[in-house]
Amino acid sequence: MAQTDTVTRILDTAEVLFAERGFAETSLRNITSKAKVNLAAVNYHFGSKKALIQAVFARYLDPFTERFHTVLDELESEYGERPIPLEVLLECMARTVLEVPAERNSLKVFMRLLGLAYTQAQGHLRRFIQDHYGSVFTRFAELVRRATPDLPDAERFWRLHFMLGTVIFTLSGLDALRDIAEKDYGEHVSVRDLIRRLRPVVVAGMNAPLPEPAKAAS
Amino acid sequence: MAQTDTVTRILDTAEVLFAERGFAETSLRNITSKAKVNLAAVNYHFGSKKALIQAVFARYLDPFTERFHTVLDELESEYGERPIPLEVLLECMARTVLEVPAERNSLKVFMRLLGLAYTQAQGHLRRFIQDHYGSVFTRFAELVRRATPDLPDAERFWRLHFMLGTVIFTLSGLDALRDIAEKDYGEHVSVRDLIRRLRPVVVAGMNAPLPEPAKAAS
DNA sequence: TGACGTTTTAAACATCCGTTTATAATCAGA
DNA sequence: TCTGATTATAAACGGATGTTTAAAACGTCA
Repeated sequence: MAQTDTVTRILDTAEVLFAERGFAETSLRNITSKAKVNLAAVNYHFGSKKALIQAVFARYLDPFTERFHTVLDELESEYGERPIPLEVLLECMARTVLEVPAERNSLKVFMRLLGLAYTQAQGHLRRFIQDHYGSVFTRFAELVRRATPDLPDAERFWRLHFMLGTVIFTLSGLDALRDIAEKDYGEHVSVRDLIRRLRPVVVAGMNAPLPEPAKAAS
Repeated sequence: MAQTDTVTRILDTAEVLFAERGFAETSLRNITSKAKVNLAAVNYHFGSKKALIQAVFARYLDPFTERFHTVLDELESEYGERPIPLEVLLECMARTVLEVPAERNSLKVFMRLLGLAYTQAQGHLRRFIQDHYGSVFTRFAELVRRATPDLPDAERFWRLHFMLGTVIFTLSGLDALRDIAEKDYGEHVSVRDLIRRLRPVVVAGMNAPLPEPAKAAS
């Protein structure tokens, strides 16, 4: 099965290089030479560089969304009509994020890719992710809405993205930060450590008091 | 003074294009044609594309750090030996961030650039920023340390970066998010609105309860 | 005016990019 | 073993990139 071998070798190499340098800064020749594969193989198997980028994401996001939907199903049948507490929802998401890429020790890569999807231009990527995986985010957001009934809709929208920023930014820039932390505090930090540290901060942020109204307070 | 004119026209155009598309995705020909300047002018005035990128950052960060140092001086002389409250420190930083690029209506650009500095590869940029502007961050971190004496050093280190992630991620991806928010909640959101919303979340995150210890809790 | 340092300009440079082509190798089914 | 489709490979394509060169234009001061 030389075909599958070539395809996965391309994907394995591409995801690492993309995560390290970004999409535009990683050439097909970088990928194919490191993967020991012919240059034309990418266009043969994937069609284009854009399609390769999307395939790299799909390999993470397909199992993630499937698993996340399953776990949410279980939670919903367990709680019935009662709202699922915010802590449970966050815990459940964290667990899923941890489990999916675990087999390849690539959580760091996964997070970095998510960060790139947000920050790199690549309009096609945003559209691809929105179209293929928007529904699972919508479902999660709706459950968060029920868990935080006192939060105005707009406020919750923004806080969800604040928290997304906290997590993605931290985990995607992890390598650089870890070096500093290790040097300054002599403490080795695993991704699981970081998630343990993140949880109370995220929960406190979501439950923070509402900001003072825009124009009031003379 | 045609020289100054050319230099600033290059910088003005470059910062907008960099913020929109990133560094690698913006070619010198993009910049020079939009700025109505000869292609070779960039290499003549700045030496290289890397140097141009650094010059774009220096134009924001030089006045920012100068002003921030001044404001911190004032705060320290006002509080003497007493620690400056966290809210005051954050408020002071937010005000400085808002004031510096205000004259050019370019806060959005500034934030987006900061986000790029973190997420794009560009090792030279990280080194440049670290070398030239690391000291002001160190000073701020020390003041935060005195404001949160109960926080373990490592915990505070990570929380500072969590908060940095929240702010930079949100403000740098602001355009996309603002479109969604406007469509879904019919609410126009200014950068000042967002900072108003950010403050309670950031404060609550910094003051969140400590995470449970790593291996305890049978 | 004339000479000189600075700035602008057009053109070329070498290099890299993503993609395509045409040919060779490989493999399964008859 | 021959056939036909699938996969691998080397080479080339057209175009874009950052940078350099050498000549022109400009401004300034004697």
